[in-house]
Amino acid sequence: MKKSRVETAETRRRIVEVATRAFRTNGIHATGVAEIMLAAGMTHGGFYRHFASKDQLVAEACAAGMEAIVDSVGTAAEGGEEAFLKHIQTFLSDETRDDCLAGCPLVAMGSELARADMETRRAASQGFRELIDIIASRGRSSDTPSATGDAIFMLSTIIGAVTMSRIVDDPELSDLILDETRKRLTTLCVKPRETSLS
Amino acid sequence: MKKSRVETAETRRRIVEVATRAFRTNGIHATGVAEIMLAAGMTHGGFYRHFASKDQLVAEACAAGMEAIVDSVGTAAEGGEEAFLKHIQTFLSDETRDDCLAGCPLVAMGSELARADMETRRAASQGFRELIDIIASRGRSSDTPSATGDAIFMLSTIIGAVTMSRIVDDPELSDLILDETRKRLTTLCVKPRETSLS
DNA sequence: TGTACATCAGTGAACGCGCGTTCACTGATGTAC
DNA sequence: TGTACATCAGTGAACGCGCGTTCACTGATGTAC
Repeated sequence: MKKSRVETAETRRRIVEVATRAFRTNGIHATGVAEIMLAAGMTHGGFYRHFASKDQLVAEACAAGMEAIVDSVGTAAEGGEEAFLKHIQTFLSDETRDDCLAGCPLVAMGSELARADMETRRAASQGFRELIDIIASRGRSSDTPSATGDAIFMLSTIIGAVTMSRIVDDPELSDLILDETRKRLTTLCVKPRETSLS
Repeated sequence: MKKSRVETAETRRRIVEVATRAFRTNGIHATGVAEIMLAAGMTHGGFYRHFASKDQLVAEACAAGMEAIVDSVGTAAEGGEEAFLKHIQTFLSDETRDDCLAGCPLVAMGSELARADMETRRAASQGFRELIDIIASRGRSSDTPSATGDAIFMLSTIIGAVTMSRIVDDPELSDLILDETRKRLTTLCVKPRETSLS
């Protein structure tokens, strides 16, 4: 049952896509190769025609997940400061919190990524670096020396806040975490520009 | 080989202590019951004399880990604002980042905690709530209405920053994450007080 | 206080199960002539 | 363009392994008299 080159490429792409969602939803350790292959519409045996190991798939899925979020943030940033701020606020919404498919691999698999192999961490780092660059150099001329630091601070805060909002068992506290973070991040984004003009 | 009540209690305590460290170091899923019992100096069979399931141990280990960090932050906060700030900065240091035994369960097992059972999430939430209270009501009279929000913001940022500093493969970027976060958090802590006085 | 006995902490073998990975096999695809 | 054959994507059984959990057994501890 050999498949054509096009079909083979499509299958591989589908496995990575399914894996990206599965790892993000259930975590890396808790998701099995067979489970992913089943969700991709195949049996587990064929997996190793496409990947050398589960770790390789983890790395590619992480890269794919980061690419998706980098693209979405990049597009938002191109739409100007207002669109960017809106996007950030969406990310800190209860919808994003409750949708385990949504959001960033850095949030969904954070503590597992810290222990992942080098290829996976490299993929996560690369995506993180791209996010920093997009945020630091957004708008036209905001490439101040502290822009990178601001971007890192902003990203760290979002990642920590969404992670905590997902851990906390009390829905009220969970909402509060998102609300307060949204509020303060917005202030931080808007204030410096006003200050630098005055 | 029945043990005395004192010995039994001591054994149980030791299992939780070992587990707290093991889960924090290697993650929840990646740490086995047998591994923990071996590290506690026993064989795995005796585990179920003390706990109904691995999940129960996870919850207790999470509670113990949170209690430890709550105590350390509480003590620092009692020492005044300077001691508190120093403690926060220690937490955002490269030593803490590189020491997988150090630090907070919320950082070390963040994404796994979000998917943990209710007892475990309850323990994590309880600890988080206590941290918020300590930070919000530190010093004498800083119980402003926004103090809780400030505390949440601060904690989210720290958790996100340390998590990211552990994921990132480039040591320079990892240091930068900690440095920039430390700098901005300190400013946030000091500034409002000066402002409110002026 | 001393004795007889029930309790139960810890041992180590075993349970079923799912994991990541391998492999002989299949048949359609791609290639060489 | 047609034919013969090598390739290889996907199947499904099997590999060894470690997981969480159970259990018969042990012997020291705690208890009842």
